[in-house]
Amino acid sequence: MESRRDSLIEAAARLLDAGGPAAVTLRDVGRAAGVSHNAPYRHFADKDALLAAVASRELAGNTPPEGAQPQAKAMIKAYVAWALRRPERFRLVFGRWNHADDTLGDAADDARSALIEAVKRAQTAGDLPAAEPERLTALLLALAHGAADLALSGHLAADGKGQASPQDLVEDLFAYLKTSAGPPRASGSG
Amino acid sequence: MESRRDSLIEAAARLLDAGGPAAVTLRDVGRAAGVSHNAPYRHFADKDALLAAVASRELAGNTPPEGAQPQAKAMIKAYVAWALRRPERFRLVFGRWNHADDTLGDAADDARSALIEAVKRAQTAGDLPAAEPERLTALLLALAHGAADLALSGHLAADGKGQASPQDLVEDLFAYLKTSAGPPRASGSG
DNA sequence: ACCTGAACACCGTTCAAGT
DNA sequence: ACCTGAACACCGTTCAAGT
Repeated sequence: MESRRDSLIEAAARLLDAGGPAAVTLRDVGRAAGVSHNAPYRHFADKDALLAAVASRELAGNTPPEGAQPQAKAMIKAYVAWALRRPERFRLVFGRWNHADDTLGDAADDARSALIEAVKRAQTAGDLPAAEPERLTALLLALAHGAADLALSGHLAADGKGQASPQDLVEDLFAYLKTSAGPPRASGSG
Repeated sequence: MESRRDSLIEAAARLLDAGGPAAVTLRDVGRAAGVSHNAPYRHFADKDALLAAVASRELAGNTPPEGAQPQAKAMIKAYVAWALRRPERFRLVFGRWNHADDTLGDAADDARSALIEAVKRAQTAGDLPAAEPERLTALLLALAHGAADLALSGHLAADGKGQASPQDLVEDLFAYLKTSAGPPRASGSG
């Protein structure tokens, strides 16, 4: 059963997808949910808290179910596919957050933990080098995030022939890593 | 000599740095430049055009001078350092742009071209694998961009010990690439 | 406990008018 | 050619009041 709170979140997400953050006004959110423009204040402290709830729901929806053991590469590619498919939600999740919303932080931690476990399995299988799992995960995530974000803003490559897609770059990185001798011990960690 | 147009751009950049995009109001821009709140309309079509001018100036300021031959790794690290030092300008440059401003696109092309040339030199020197330069450049840029953006939003790694900095990840990638046998020919390009 | 309508301060933009 | 002050529509937020 969908609570009023849920329907407000859903209305905000739809408006976000359709017209970007500028289109998410409390007046339109209220209208879409069949309430007045300030009814949302009974469920969220302010507009930012409503958007944080949209972001949390999105992150949680993308975290694999407990017990699942997806491949690291498949997870990274799913991350990129999500960013390209839902650009406004992707940008919202990684946007500016004043109230450090715990729900959002926890959802992000869960997603990252699942990815780290998948990276460890890939290392055991010999598909990824035997580096620190957290740090190698950060490398993979950074490439996927950057490729997706640059593609969305049109800055990944010049217009024209033979552009590499974000998914191509993910493939490239995994290929490079598989045949690499690994990072030097000398590099710092802070 | 600073034109009024320049002083409006400068005022907008300062307000952006100090308080994020929400702090860049035409009223405050005008006040900082000593004019009324709608004087900017004599120099820019609208607020978006003013912000585009701020972004263009920022991109142009980061492009190495004609004839310089900086190292690819140094350019990538400078890119990351810029993002961490001027987060609001970094986010502005890669944000949403409705009017496809030609000035902005051209500045971005110049910056990318300089990086591609540096990547070619590194390939010749044997520091980077002999892949397609444009595609390898996209890989490096995507990692740098993603590492910086995730660090800024606090999503690069969980809080706690031994976090890798964005600069560490750049070092890691260059190290992996140097010892790699290169990407397989089989991977697609679109 | 949840909702509404009026009101407030603020913002981007337009416009008539000035030099 | 450039600037100003008033005005308009819009938005987030608050508040008194209702059930």
